[in-house]
Amino acid sequence: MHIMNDSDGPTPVSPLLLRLKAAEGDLTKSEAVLAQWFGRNESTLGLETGATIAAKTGVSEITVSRFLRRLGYRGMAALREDLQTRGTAQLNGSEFYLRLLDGELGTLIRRDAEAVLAIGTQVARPEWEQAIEAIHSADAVYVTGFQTVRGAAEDFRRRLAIIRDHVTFVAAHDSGLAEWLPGRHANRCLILIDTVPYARETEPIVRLAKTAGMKVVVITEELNTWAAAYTPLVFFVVSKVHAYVESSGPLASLLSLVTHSVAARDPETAKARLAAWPTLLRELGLF
Amino acid sequence: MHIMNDSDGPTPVSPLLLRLKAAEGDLTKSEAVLAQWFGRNESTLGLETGATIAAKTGVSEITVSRFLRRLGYRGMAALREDLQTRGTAQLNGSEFYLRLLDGELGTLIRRDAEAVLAIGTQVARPEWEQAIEAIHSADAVYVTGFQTVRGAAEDFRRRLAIIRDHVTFVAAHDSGLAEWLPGRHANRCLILIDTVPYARETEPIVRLAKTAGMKVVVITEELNTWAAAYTPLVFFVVSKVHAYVESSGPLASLLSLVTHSVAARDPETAKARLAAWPTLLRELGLF
DNA sequence: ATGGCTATGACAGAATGCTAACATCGAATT
DNA sequence: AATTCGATGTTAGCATTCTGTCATAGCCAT
Repeated sequence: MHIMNDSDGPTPVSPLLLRLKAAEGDLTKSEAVLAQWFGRNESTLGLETGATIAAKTGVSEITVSRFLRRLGYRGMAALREDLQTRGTAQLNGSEFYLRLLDGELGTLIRRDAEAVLAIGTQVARPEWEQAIEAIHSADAVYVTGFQTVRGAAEDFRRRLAIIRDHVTFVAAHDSGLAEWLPGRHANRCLILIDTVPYARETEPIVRLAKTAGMKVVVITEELNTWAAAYTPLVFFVVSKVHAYVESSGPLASLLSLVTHSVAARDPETAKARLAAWPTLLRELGLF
Repeated sequence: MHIMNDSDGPTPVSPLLLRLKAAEGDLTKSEAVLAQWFGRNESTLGLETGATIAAKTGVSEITVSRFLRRLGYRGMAALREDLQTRGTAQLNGSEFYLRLLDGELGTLIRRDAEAVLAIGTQVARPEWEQAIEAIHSADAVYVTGFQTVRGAAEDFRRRLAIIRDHVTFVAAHDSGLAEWLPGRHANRCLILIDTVPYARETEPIVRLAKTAGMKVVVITEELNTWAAAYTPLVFFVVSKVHAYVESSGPLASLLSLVTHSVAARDPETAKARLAAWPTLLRELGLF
C-alpha cells in the first residue's frame, strides 16, 4: 500500500501490473521476489526466458513457471504475446530512463554511466592483460587505498581474496609495511588505488614497492602524472563528475572488472572458491 | 559534433542499428529483406523467434540464423541480450565506446552502465526526497553494511561525514550497538546497505532501529522483499551483472548521489566544509 | 550451354525451454 | 515431539528453437 506512487505517475497500467496487483498480499516468499522483479523489469520481460528469470531471481525454473500460471498466463509464450499486443513490448525501457535523467541528479547519473563506458578504453589497452597476469601469477598481492576510496580498496581486497589466496590490505600508517621486508615471496604485486588528491603518501609507497622488486598496478584518475614513471600498469577512471563529493562508482566498476578478469584466468578454481564461500562464512559463525 | 546521425533522422543509435549499418552495402537479397525488417521492427524484435521472423519475412529459418551470425551475434539469444542493454546507446559518445565494448568484459561494462542509468528510476521516486530529508534533518546518522559492501558503506560514511556531523559506522559484531541505547538524540537515522545475500543479520538490525524510533533508509538489490515491511525508504540498485563476483559500481554511484543530495540541502555549509577538509587533514598530520 | 560459384532451403540432430511427477524441506498444528 | 500441509526444488520428458550438413537453385563468366 505504500508504493502507490506508481499509480499516479506517468506509468500506464499494464495488464501485467494489474495481475501483479491482484495477486499481491497472497504471495509466498519466492512469489514475492518474482512479483517485485517482474514489476521492476517489465520493460525487458519479453526478452527473458524461464531459466534466465530463475537465475536472476534465485528461484527455480519451475517456480517461475508456476508463478506465471498463478498470474493467469499459460506460460512465457503467453506472457510475451500479451506484452506484444499491448505494445508494451520494451522500447519504453530506455525512453523511460531518458525522461528520468533530467535535472541535476540526472546529469550526474549520466556522467557516471559515461564514465563506466569509458572504462572500455582501459581494458582494451594491452597493459590490461599484463596487469591481470601480474596479479594472477603473483605469490602475494597487496592492496592499498586511502581516505574516501579506502573502503573501495578494502572491498576489492575482500572480493579478490575470494578468488585467490594471499591478498592483503596494507595501510602505511598502521601496518608499518613490515610484511614488505624481503622475504618468502619472490613474486609480489602491489595494487594501489589512488583517485584522491592530497593523499601524498602514495608515491613513496610505490617507490618502496618497486625497490622491493614488486610489480605495481596503479588505478588512478586522469590527472595523475607521476605513476607512469614507476610502472606501465596504470589505469585511469573518470572521477570528476562535479558533484559535491565525487563518485567512486566508476572506480568500483573497474575494480570489479579486475576481479573478474583474474577469476577468468582460472575459471574452475574461481567457481569452486565462490561456491565454497557462503559455507565458509557460516562455519566461521559470522553470518 | 560526433553525433552525425542526427542528420539522417532522429533514430537513436543502438548497437543493433550500428551493426546493420556496418553490414549495409554488402548484403544478399534475403539479407537485405531481413536488414530492413530488423530496422523497422527493432522494438519488438526480442519477442520474435527465428521461425516467426522467417515466416514474416518469407525467408527460411536458417537464413535468419545465418544473418544473425553475419551481424556478429551468436544467435537469437545473443541478440536479445544485446537489446536489453539498449539504454547505454543513449549516452553521449557511446557510438565511440560501443565499438570497444565487444567481448565479455564489454558486456559487463555495458551492464554496469545500464545499472547506473537505472538509478534514475530510484531518485525519481517521491521517497527519495523523503529519505534525503530524513538524513539531512537527523541529529545523528548511522551507516551499516556487511561483507563485500562494507567498504562501500565506510566510504559513504566518510564522505557524508565531510558534509555533516555525527555520522557513524556501526557493525553489529564489534560495536554491540551500544550507541543505540535511548539517549541524547531524539531524531536519528539508520542507513543500511545490504546488497549481499547471506547477510542474515541485517533484518534484525532494521527491526532494532525501528524499535528505537529511528528513521530507516535501506539500499538494497531488486530481490530484497523484506525491507519494505519496515520502511518506505527502500532503494534498489541492480547488482547482478553475472560476473564471477558482482559489481558494486552502481551501488557506489547511488551512494554518491545520496551524499550529493544531502549536501545540496545546505549548499553553503557543504561548500565550506569541503573547502576546510584538506586543511583539516593536514593539520591532523595524517596526510 | 557448361562449369564454378554463392545463396538458399530441407532435414535432422543438438540445444534449449517448459512443465508434470515425485522428493524434500520447513512451518504450523495437534 | 509427531503430524500435516504447503512451498519449493529435482529429475525427467516432451516441445520448441536453433544450427550443421547436404542438396538444390540461381547467377555469372567463359
